Amino acid sequence: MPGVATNDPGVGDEGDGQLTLGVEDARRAVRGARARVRKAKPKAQAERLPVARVVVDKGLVHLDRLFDYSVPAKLAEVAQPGVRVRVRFGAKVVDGRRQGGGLIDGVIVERVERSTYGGPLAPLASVVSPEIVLAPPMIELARAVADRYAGSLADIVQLALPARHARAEAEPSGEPLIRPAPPPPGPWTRYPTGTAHLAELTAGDSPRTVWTALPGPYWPDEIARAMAATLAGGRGALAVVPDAKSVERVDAALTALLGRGRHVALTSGLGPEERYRRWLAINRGSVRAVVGTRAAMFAPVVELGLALVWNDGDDSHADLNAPHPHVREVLAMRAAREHAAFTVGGHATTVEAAQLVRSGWARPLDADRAAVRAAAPLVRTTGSDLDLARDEAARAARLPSLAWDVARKALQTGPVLVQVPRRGYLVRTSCLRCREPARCAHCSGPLELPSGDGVLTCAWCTRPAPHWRCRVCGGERIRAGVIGARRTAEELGRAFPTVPVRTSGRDAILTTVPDLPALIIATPGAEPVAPGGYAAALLLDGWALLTRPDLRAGEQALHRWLDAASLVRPAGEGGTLVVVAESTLRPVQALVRWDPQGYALTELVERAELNLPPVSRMASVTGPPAGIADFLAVLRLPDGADVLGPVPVAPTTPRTPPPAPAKPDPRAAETRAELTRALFGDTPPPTREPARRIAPPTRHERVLLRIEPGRGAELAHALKAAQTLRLARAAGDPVQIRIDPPDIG
DNA sequence: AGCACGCCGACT
DNA sequence: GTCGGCGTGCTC
Repeated sequence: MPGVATNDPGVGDEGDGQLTLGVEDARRAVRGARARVRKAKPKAQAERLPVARVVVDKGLVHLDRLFDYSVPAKLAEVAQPGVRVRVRFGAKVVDGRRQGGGLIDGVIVERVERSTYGGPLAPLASVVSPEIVLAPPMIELARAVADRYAGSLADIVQLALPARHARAEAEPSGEPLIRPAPPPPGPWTRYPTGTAHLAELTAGDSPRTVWTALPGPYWPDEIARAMAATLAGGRGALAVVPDAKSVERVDAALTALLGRGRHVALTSGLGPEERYRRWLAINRGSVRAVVGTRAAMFAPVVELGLALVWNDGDDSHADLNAPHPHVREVLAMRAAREHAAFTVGGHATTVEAAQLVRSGWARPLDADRAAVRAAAPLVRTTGSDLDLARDEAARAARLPSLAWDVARKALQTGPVLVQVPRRGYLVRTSCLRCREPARCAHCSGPLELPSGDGVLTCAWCTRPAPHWRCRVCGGERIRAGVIGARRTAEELGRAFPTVPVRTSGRDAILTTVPDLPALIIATPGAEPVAPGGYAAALLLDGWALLTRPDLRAGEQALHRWLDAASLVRPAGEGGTLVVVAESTLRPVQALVRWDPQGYALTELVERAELNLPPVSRMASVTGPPAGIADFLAVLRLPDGADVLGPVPVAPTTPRTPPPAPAKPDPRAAETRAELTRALFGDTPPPTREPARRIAPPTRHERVLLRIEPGRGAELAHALKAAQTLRLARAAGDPVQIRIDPPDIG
């Protein structure tokens, strides 16, 4: 619609002739339009396309239907597809008149000539603003993502749209900037096809690549250059990275390359106003380059030319909210729909990325072996055998002698990174003699060593176990398996008393550390960058990462090691990496050979043989046994799909933690006590348990569904149909559907 | 999910 | 006779 482009705030009648309104005028116009509509009980419908199909963001979102509303003549022009509206929803018709029904938010998906709904249509209550926040291509994407993940359109719309902020919307977003000159290839010259790839992006081609980044600190710059090359060709670019720290680094690289104002960063840390301001600048085409975390995957970059995801194996790329769309999948869908280039990059290669190459959908973008060797540190492996540690201090710090030697030497030339498992201070325990895991005598839960004095405590029932004895061999001495960051820091500090020790973890993340001798203890993902590279890194979490009973344990261990290893100086400059893990394990060998692609490919072949994802498509359904049984009875599974299970699982943690049991109001208790005394004297009445509203911890079951490659859509569709059917009649225990479950054993 | 209609027990 | 329990079904 011509009058309602970008930031023109005109609302309602084009006939007003008020096309250049001030903010206040616009507000008044909106209020006026609303008031008129409400009062006039609009008999006057829009002449053209009088029906608006609306996705409402409340109510029966599970049913995933659009609702038709009549478009009042006053809103005929402004009620375009993609604008936010307010509608009455949930009203009852009592002898021909609507009653009740609250105003809820929605977005117009399309305007049509007539409704397929039999009943009378309610009118749109108002158009919130003329801003087109969800243009038809975005709606189509949302629809496709919802289908892919067996979710509803409303779910995706909610993920894709930031909260509106009126003040931010009233501001102009600035003129689209002149396209920059193509950037020099910089570090991309280290890749045989790097320069050519940038040229393709600038030329308007849309290559799809799986980029295995060389070790070293250059990847933010490489991402920025790929984005700049795309901008130089007149198209927009979007990069999604796992965390705010990475956003900062790419942001800085973009600023160095493009200056300020041509790009924008989207992170969850922004306030609502600033978030919406930046989002609008993108939506209005004022900014064409975007770097952000997960939620930015839906950023409405105008004329998208490149969609890039960095480190697609990182957990944070799977959305926390149902239906849990994954950045890699969404960006791949966007790239295909919007004819944009697509890059999945990282130091590691995921099995999913390897499959994109193997299927021919994408091509590799890597360096040759010589370049890898020139950039990677020397990788050495060692067992965790402490008995071999000659040095008393090393033994105390639980450092294998190799790690000790390497660290001591490296500390003469620079900082040393120590990667430890997450989970702060807790220590898993086992029998020192026979390695049987130490378990609670009461409930068989795992015993842990909390901070400080270290009294063994059960992780499940919290009972202390001061006099533990091994059930198998009768041993009485405990072996601490995984040591958290804080404790490691303490112990290393004692082992290297002259060197400063700093930690970086979940709660306090360091971004950079100076190029000075220091021990930097960090958990995976929280490793600070040393500008000149670490002199050495010790990866102490080998078995913690590898013993997880997860299909992806090996892949994730390799991913974390490679990320840490990429911060170390090249071998030629003395950079050394020590990984404490069994050297025959495949991920360890892949690290030593620096061969993430080979590892991913081997893994992919194996998954294909075992009919495992991502070659086969899987979904899980979780819930109480009765719900699962009922769901399966209702489910019309496509031919050839497998049903695995159901098997019991730990109850799924609700998305929002259940509210703490309401504290009884002391006054109410007092009154009740008084009443009780009055009625029964001093003898308390027989306590009758009030009807328990809180269900006892129900046992949950999970069933896995599997279907052959290429038929994932059928499976998702069938699951959604069953879910919809059950929800529509509100029958039985609810179950949760998850496409591509992340944690299959 | 709300919210209203509906058809059976304890109160004025 | 009415008030109200929450079982069932709809929401443009």
